[in-house]
Amino acid sequence: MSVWNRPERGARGPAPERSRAQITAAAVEMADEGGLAAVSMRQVARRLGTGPASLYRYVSARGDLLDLMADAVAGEIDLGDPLSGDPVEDLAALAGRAKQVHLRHPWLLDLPTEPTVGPRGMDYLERALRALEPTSLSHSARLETVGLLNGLVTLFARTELQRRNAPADPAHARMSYLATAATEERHPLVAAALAGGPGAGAAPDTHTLFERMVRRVLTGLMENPDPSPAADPR
Amino acid sequence: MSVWNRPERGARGPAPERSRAQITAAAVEMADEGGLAAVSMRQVARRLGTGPASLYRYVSARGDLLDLMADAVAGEIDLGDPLSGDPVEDLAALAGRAKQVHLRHPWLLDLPTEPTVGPRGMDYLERALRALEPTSLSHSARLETVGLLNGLVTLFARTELQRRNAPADPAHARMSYLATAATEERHPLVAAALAGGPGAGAAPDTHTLFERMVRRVLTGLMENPDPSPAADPR
DNA sequence: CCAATACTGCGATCACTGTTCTCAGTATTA
DNA sequence: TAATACTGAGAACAGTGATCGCAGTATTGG
Repeated sequence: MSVWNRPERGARGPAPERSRAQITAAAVEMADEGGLAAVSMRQVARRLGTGPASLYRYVSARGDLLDLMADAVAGEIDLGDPLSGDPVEDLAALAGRAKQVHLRHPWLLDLPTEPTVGPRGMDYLERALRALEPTSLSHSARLETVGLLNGLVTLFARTELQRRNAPADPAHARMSYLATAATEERHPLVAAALAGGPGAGAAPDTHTLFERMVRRVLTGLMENPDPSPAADPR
Repeated sequence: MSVWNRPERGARGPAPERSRAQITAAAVEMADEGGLAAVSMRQVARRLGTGPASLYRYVSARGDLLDLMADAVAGEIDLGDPLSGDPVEDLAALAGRAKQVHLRHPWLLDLPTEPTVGPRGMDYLERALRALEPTSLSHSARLETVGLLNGLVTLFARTELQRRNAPADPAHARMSYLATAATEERHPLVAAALAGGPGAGAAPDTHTLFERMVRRVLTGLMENPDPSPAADPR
């Protein structure tokens, strides 16, 4: 049972002093400022001027709050403009906007588990499925397609973010300095790639790459609707 | 400064009773059994018959331990067989084996941050770059390619795992029962997809889909080495 | 109209987390 | 042999998510 099933409040008793939306907004603000780690029950409560225990009147666990946050920012994706009718183009545009949201709220990538789909997420999903209507894909294949699309969104959002956060250093500073130096014989290609790396060859615009890959993957999924289902003996 | 720079032990003083490898092995076991959450300093220490504080002689923080774990299982990827010379085929095969490791150690997907590349990870990277040698890609483009490939691995590993963990229910049980029921008018396509969902249309083998998508993405990256860099006026 | 009911806010508290301090004990080096 | 640099680990700290129980309050059924 997710947050979305539980009623926001009962009918009897005093009116709650706060609302889920209010708490969620505060939590999103805090996450935008200090990352997901800044969203602890205590800190959220403090910002709202109350105690940690009170939050559990609105939310049954921290995970619920994270679900609320994810759905809240999913609502930032613009679903207003009309569809063109070309599934690939429409989905690519949708994915682009979804990626923007991820760039605006980097903590989305740090969520411990894929968030449960809430009302805003349903709107998004409905839109994606509507874009896929002209295709001949099966129902399950359409869901998988959206899943894959979302995966690409998070993938590229992640690389764009870590490139942004490390504008100077080689984007691959993760490999320890010493390790590279110590193993140049065992790993000549890694050494070469790091040496000639980020300076040489203007880094291809990730967003362009994103659009290209999304279109390529989507067309790939359309052409070949299903691997012959009867071909699998076991 | 990552774990890989810090020396495992100093020259003086008594011999350590344990080793990084030993601790790492224990941690991997525990993660395989109980997920990443089961890998707390206290629990790892308990399994090793010591106190939490002692572990900090081998590791400067929990993150170090996670890095060690990731690199340890990266060592499970078989890099022994010869390359064919076809970059797409060689990388596809490599990605397939990497995905197997992710299926064997699902906690890899839960790592809070992309692990720093250790010695085993370097071997893997070197192999991937060697497979890319026949191409005309720039150094940076090659690194991006490997990154994208790894992204696809985690992406498909994730979907395969959550399909495995929910064999019966609609794989999309995340959307709350009530929410779907309550909004069938606002979301007709979602309702339809969930209704006709998992039963109808034999679910396409995810691994086959994986191999197809990997090849497609890779060939896409080869053909079009770089978007004309001078074409961007700003 | 009034008691029963079902709710809200929240202080106190529990179990647990990662991490550091400190200090006794031990092997290596000068 | 003395100085040095290390190891193991108990105790403790700050912070975490979550629960319990109680005082207070609005709604409801009779």
